[in-house]
Amino acid sequence: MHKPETRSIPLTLSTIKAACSQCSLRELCLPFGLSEPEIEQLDSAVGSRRRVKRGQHLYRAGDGFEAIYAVKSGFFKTDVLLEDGRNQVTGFQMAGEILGMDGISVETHTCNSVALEDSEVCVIPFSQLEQLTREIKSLQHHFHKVMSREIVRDHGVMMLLGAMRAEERLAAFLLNLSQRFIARGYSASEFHLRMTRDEIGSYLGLKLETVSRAFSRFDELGLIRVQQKHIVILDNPGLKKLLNPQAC
Amino acid sequence: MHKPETRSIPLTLSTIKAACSQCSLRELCLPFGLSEPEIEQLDSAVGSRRRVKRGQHLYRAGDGFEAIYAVKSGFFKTDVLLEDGRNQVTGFQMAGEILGMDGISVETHTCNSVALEDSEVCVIPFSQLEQLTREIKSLQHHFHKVMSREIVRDHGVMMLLGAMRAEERLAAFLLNLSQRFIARGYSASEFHLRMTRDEIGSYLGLKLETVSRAFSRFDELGLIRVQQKHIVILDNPGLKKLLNPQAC
DNA sequence: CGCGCCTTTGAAGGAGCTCAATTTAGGTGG
DNA sequence: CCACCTAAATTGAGCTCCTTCAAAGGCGCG
Repeated sequence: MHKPETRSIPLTLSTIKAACSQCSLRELCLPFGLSEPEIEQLDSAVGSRRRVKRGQHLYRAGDGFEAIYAVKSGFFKTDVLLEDGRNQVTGFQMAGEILGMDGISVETHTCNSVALEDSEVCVIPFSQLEQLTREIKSLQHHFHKVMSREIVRDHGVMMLLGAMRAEERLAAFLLNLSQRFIARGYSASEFHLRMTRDEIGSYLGLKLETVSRAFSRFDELGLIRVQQKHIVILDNPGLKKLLNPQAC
Repeated sequence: MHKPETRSIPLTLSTIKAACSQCSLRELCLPFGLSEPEIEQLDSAVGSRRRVKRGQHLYRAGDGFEAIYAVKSGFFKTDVLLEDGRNQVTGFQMAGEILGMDGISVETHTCNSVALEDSEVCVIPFSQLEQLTREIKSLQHHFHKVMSREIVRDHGVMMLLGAMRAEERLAAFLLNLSQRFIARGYSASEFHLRMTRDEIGSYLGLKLETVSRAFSRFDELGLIRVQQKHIVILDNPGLKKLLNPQAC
């Protein structure tokens, strides 16, 4: 359908060694809660890895569904397009997170997944994963949790989009990013945004100018320091108060 | 936590006979694609049924998660609440649809499920379902499809909320309802709304007055006929054109 | 039959959008 | 290494769509 934008890395001893059992992300990813021998079983199902360069697609809406992906390194966005060109970013994914579950329902991907920086993913052929989850109860349960977590996350985005004002949405977005960076051992208070104002705006249901103005306002209020894509969170409780004025 | 608002129906011969194998909704619901003997296995997992009266909760955010539910008859909404009282309706569920998958991720429900009319659900204890999906490959695959479909549906709602104007949202909502009624053998063009303008508004990220005005506008344009909760769709292609002006 | 809830409709206000100009950063090639 | 070039970000001004506030009408339930 499209010429391959990524290349597979053959399974050599060194890449096998770097699969789930040796992966620093395993507690964030699919192997969570598995025993050592179970993780080794999972290793065998994780077929290969794939590098995706910045700007390239991991998959596109309409592509046949064969595998889900675990982000090994890098950063992705997923989006859906309307016929008239409007698009909606449905999520941003970072290391340890799972991509591609939208494709299971009709065996075709329904959204696009694009790398926002040079990235690497673990390819998990879905039929093999289903086989394995029939054998390993804890893996089955954890996989169900991962899918359910995606549903719960989506409900949170609906709340953002349906019930919050612009500055609340941006505050929630920043706090969410911060939380996820903490879980990965990065600084909670200082990070580099991988996405543009336009992409943030699409995700939050706002125009890029509105996002930019909200950033500037937070800067003026002393809640954060903004320099283009570089963000420093100065007043975490202040951001939370913005979200929920009377509590805190 | 809360006093039980619903009562279980004991498993008698007659209720067993009315389980999946005899259910008219089976092709819309969990048994989809299963063979007769497999459906009978599923029957045994579906523990009981529960009646939920209009206005009562099937479950609440914070309740422990034990089962998912298949809507046997009636109509539900799910919503999430913010601390300050704002709420977001995350979906409306009708016969054959599955409720409760939000609870899998943290073993606690994260949203509320409320009956919008007197309803009945099949209670499917989740541990038993997981057991069964380890044994029946086709059931496992279909259950994964059901969860994935929920994710895809959520992406559609994000598109609504993030990228569409008020009238486009309402048109998409009506067309979606119409499609789902068709699948259930009801009229595609004439139906009774089970939810209030306020609930539609919450779902679509609009105020109830805006929903009401959009309904009146569609009526003036001859696209639909509205009388309170009674809706007749007069011009289905016209509604589609509203959604996607240049196509159609 | 009456009360409360839901819906409809109007008028005014505001949050976020559109359009436009300027600044800044990052990548490229001389 | 610097000048150039393009994409991204910032900021302003006016406008629009949706909200808010308000009042009246209709339906259904007890």
